[in-house]
Amino acid sequence: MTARIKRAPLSRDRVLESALALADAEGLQAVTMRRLGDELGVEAMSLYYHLPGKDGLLDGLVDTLAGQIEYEIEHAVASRAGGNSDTALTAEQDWRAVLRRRCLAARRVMVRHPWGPGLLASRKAVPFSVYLLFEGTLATMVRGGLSYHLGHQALHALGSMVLGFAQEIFSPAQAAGDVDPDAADAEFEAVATALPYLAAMVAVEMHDNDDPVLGWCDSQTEFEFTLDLLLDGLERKRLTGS
Amino acid sequence: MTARIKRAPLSRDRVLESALALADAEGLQAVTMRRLGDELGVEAMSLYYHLPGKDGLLDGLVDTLAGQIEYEIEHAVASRAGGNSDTALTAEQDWRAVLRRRCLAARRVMVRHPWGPGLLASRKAVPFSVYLLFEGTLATMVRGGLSYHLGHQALHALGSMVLGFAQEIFSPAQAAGDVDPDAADAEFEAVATALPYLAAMVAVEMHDNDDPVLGWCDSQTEFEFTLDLLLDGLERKRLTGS
DNA sequence: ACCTGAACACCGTTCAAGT
DNA sequence: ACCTGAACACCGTTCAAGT
Repeated sequence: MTARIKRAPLSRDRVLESALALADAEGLQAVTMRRLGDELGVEAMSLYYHLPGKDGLLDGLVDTLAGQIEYEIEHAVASRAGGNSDTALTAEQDWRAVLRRRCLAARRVMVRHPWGPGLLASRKAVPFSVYLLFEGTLATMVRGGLSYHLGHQALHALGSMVLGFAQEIFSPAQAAGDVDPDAADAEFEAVATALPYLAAMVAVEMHDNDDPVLGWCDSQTEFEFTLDLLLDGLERKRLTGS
Repeated sequence: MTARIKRAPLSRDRVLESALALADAEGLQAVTMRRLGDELGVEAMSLYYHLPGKDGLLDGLVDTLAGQIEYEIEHAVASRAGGNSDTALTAEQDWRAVLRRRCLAARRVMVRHPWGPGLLASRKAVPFSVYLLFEGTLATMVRGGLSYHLGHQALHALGSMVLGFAQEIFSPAQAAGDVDPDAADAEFEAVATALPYLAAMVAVEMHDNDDPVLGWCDSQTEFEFTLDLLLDGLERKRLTGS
């Protein structure tokens, strides 16, 4: 018997890890099934045993990024005040500081992996791991005293800033590619349990919306909202002479 | 002689037109040299006679979008006040209204061609046609009384909103792929003539910048600027109970 | 259970050749 | 001047086959 070098056996995690490293090193367009196989000393076709194909791989990468953001949020040191984060300040008392920390955490991950926004934009559906981030952000705002309506708009504004893209959020049916409306309902219920704040927001916004021209999530409204928020802010800065 | 159907001869414009229609109909990923050839009744290789390759095609598409935005800005009817646009209001007097019109015009084009932001994000360099749009926006702000510094930050904020992406703007050397620094200087000068406000902004910002850690265009600063603008605006809305 | 080889239907691009 | 055919080096994916 020839003594062969026994590589560590392949696994979903090992493939994702390698894909992440490859994307960091050479960009997302270098992440190719064949190239990834090379990197792992394996034929491209072997990857299909561990992952459901290229789209599955990319979704896995998104989940990895979302996980890193979650980790950063947890372990973030308040960059401004400089005090330790175990003070009595809670989300209720200072939602702005919490939100700021969340956004900066997300941004840190995106800066570390500059292909992140592009990857996000390429996914047809918002992966669940990203919905979890939205949920946390919305929870922060609602507990801080913002209405669901305002929270919804803010979600668009901050999301498009942090992720570098703006698209219709939270249309679970489209996301799952369901055809059967019953299946969509069942799924919605399951999702709603995991994402109570987002579910409440959908309920409120759908109720308020009397003219569902572009769907309940009329992003033209969100766009103008953010635009005016920025223009008003700029005018204020102009008056103080920045 | 068999009577052949003589198709209209190919041209850069006809190819771009067809590419735009194809992207609208089936998405950007359907825009393929071979597919585009089919659409035009021609072999894929023929396209290379009229365009310098796929990247050239995509750059051409960006220019087309930029042109549409320019047209929309020119022909926009003020959507809010409802009055005609031939009033005495000039940029100097109401920079916010002008800026609003510009952003909404750009957005209308992006909504018409939803693959626009993705296409923009895919380009390694910001095409000149897009710089022209930035120039007009910056000019509006500076003439309206904003400092170049504030205008710079606003360009990032509005650009990332409208185009759905955030990246380092205005690094002409990288954009042109130059290696020779003399060539870069010459090009800079040529560009500066066409884009006086952007050129002035670069001059001001470079002078002010004493710690060029991340290049003069430190987008972390821009990010936090926009973030705080939004957070402050949200807090104000919260207090008035939206 | 895990991986491979051959095959299929696609890409962008080159280059010599046709008219 | 304008277009084509053949060829090259790539894609993702399937599926039967190996160990």
